[in-house]
Amino acid sequence: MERRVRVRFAPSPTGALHIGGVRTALYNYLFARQHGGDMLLRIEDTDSTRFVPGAEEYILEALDWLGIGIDEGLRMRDGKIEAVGEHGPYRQSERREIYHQYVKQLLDSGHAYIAFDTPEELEAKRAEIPNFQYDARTRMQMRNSLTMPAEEVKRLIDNGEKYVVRFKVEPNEDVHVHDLIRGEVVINSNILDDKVLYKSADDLPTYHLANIVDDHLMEVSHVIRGEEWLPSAPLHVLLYRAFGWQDTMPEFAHLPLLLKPDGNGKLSKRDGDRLGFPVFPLEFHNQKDGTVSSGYRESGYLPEAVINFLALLGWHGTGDQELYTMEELIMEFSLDRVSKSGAKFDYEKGKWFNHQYLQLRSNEELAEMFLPTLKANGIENPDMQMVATVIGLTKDRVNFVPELWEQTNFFFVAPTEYDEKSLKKRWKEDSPRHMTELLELLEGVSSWDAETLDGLVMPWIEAKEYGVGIVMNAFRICLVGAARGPHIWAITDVLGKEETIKRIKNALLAIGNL
RNA sequence: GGUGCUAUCGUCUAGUGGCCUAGGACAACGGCCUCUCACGCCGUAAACCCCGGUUCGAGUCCGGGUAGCACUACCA
Repeated sequence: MERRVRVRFAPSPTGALHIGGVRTALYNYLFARQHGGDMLLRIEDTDSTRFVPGAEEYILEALDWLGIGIDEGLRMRDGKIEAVGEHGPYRQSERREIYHQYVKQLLDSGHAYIAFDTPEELEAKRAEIPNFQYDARTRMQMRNSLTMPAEEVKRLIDNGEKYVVRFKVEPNEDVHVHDLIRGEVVINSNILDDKVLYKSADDLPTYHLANIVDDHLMEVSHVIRGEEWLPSAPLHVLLYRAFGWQDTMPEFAHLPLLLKPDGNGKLSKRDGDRLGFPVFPLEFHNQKDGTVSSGYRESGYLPEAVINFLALLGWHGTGDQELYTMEELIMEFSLDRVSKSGAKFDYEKGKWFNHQYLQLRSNEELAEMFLPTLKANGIENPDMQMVATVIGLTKDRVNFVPELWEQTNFFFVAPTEYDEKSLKKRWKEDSPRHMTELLELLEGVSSWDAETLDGLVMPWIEAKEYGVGIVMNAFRICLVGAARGPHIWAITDVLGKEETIKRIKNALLAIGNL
């Protein structure tokens, strides 16, 4: 019988969700949807010291923005967090009682033991012995339930002495991990240490224990996570075995890492700051350390562009196709087409994706998104019809919505300065005279549309033998303030007769004598 | 140091023994279009980490190097 596909994304609320984490969530989501399975979200908050307020909300909001839907566990709905499903609670900090039971099971079956060594003692040990590892070779020299009488152990616990529960790794065994992306990985148990599974100090398990117990209880069929987990996968296999759950152990797939664009190493928040691009989906205000991190959303990225970009960082379809909708990704995605090697984060390509998706949005939609930028530049309550029109004229030359301002500002504000380079190249000795004549011509026109104007101005230029380029470029400088922008009749169309004439007069006053 | 993973243009990648004179995309460069700047279109340059082996034939399989990365916590 085929097992129902159930995958999970299990972030820690220790800060903003890293873009690599977003990709992991995406691949999980695609895999679940493709197989008609469930996508779960669980919060792994077993490290109380690293908890950052707001991080959980941030993670859920980011996934919601990107359209990565959650079927079970925690999710964001209309700005509110909700929990759905029968396997809750979905925050590990709320599952203490559950873990107690499983810690006891391991203790009773002899797969785990209690250790009293303090962090300070362990630190001293590591300083004293190079490459010290708490394992089969050293555990009998330490302060634990293996080396102390049972009454002594009980007395210490009753006294409130802090302790941890460690997993007892049997030495010298080749542990096989089957990875859906990398194939068979074999690691000898000798290099594994007796991992801490539970700490009495905060009455919480560590990742390794909580992860295995929850994945089992939540009936997770596939664990798709970052490559940094590959070295501890054998430990997890051993844990499943110790619990007697090897028959329902999930399949593993370890994803390649996202690397920094220059040099080597994992992509970090610092790289984003250094190179000037976001590494987080949404802007994040860290309440713990007061830092603010920029986000893709606030930088003008469209969620579908981020999804497409991320999907292709480590995965590639069978053909040359690069533009995929979420639906297409769900159809095409497969773990055996995921790369094995890390992918350098190519921000430039991300821009290109955004450009592609920006062109697909309607002018009206983009106009709404452009409003904040307009407001920031002092344009309040603009004519939305006009905004949509100028966006239609210029959107093919930008990658991001905010960049629209540089392309359209002259539609909203008449030029007060004239670009020096443009003047040097396009404003000729005869230009003031040409513009004066053009002014007269335009003032007399009765119908103000592109066809009429073109039919009037072009023959005039030809008759006078002024040269189309000479006149039109000077005209453009009057209207725009520089030698750039859309077709000139498109500009006059938006500006209207009155404004066009006003701008020519202004230009004549400002640069007529150059 | 130990263990593991990985290795094709600057970058993301296609490639599963002959279709490879190594394909596509981003970026770069050149041209076309044109009243300008862009967009777009066309084109140019650009790679199989090294050494062996297997084979009639290797980017593709095997071995060994080398390099990069990850892990090596009472973090996840």
